[in-house]
Amino acid sequence: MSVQERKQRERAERERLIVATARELAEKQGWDAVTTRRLAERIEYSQPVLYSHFRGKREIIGAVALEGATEMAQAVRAATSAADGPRARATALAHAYLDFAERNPAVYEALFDLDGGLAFAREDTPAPLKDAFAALLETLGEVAGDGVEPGLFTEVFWAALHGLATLTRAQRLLPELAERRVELLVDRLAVI
Amino acid sequence: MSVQERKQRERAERERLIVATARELAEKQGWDAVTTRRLAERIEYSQPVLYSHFRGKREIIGAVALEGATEMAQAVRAATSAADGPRARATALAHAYLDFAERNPAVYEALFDLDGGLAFAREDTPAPLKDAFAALLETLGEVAGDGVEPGLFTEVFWAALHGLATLTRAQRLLPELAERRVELLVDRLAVI
DNA sequence: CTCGATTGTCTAGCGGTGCTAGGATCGAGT
DNA sequence: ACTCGATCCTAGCACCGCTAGACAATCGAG
Repeated sequence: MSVQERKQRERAERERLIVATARELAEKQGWDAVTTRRLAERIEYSQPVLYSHFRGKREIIGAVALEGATEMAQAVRAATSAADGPRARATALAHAYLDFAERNPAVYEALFDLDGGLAFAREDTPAPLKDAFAALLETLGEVAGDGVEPGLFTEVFWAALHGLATLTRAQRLLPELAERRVELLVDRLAVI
Repeated sequence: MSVQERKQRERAERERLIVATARELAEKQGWDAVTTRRLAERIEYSQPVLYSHFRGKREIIGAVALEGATEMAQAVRAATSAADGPRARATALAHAYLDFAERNPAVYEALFDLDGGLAFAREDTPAPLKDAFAALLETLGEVAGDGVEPGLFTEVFWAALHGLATLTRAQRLLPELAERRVELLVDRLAVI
């Protein structure tokens, strides 16, 4: 069985390579530059090999998105756990979120803008996505205010962050107001 | 000169036809279905004719976006002018914005998600875009609160609406909470 | 040890994309 | 009536996502 195991290992390794290469290429040159041909060339295999790992390009984007969701949840938890008090945690969360989006624009795009074929807000939502939302909820639930469901509040806060992230990336907001936008958002939305 | 004038008129008419057809096709079958070939076939001209009006597909998307911006500003102004009091106006604005996004998903996508090659938040921003932002500002400036610049407040409120619009369209939020999200947003962000 | 079956990978190609060069056609002005 | 510029189309380029089918390597059975 050892031979088979080795093959499986190598196969899994190659799959990681595909996802990592797609991500790297997307971050460096944008998702438009991530073509199956280029991707195949980078991993030094022929095009059809990609299709033995993924159904198609969408699924590769989806894999990058899932990876991103895990990292994002991590980033958010790390930032919030280092802050004292609900309000500081909410601020830290907002910054961590926007920082992640700014530092990993292609991953963020894969997660929320491009259709990676992922389900959201449903039972069959992949675990990493659920967990990323959970990471937001852990901190934001504290500042939802009386009589407001944490889930509802988190959706609204998240939507606001998402709006800021995408409009900022698309250069539709004034750059110099970035910090004050976050302050205002947390000030108004979070209770205490 | 009458012949030339007629030709110019016909040319302008054909340009409107291109934009209208692109928009219609995008709303019915999504932007992916808007290919230069299909578009050319619909307007009953050959492909290269498109390029005598626009530099490329991006510019056609941009034209649809500009048209959308004008309509959106109109929709927002109509809704807000029919409401009594700052708070009701803010609520009406939010609903009008989200309604527009929901009813014209392809146009909304052209405006903010797809790159139509348009400049935002700069001097060379096209007038319709500036005006659409102005339409938001007129109403939202009233509820920015003391010491908060109307422009800053509008950016934040707008970002929140944009987040809700895009995450809703992408089915990343619970549909049954839609109304309460708007209520919560206006309640918290708007000052009286 | 041999030989068929299975697995893995590649080459080649299909139908589509955005975009453009170059030739045909048409009509306005002399 | 003829020229010549404007207008439009055919044909084609390079690229896209994706796949069929050939080929080689590897495995298991006799």
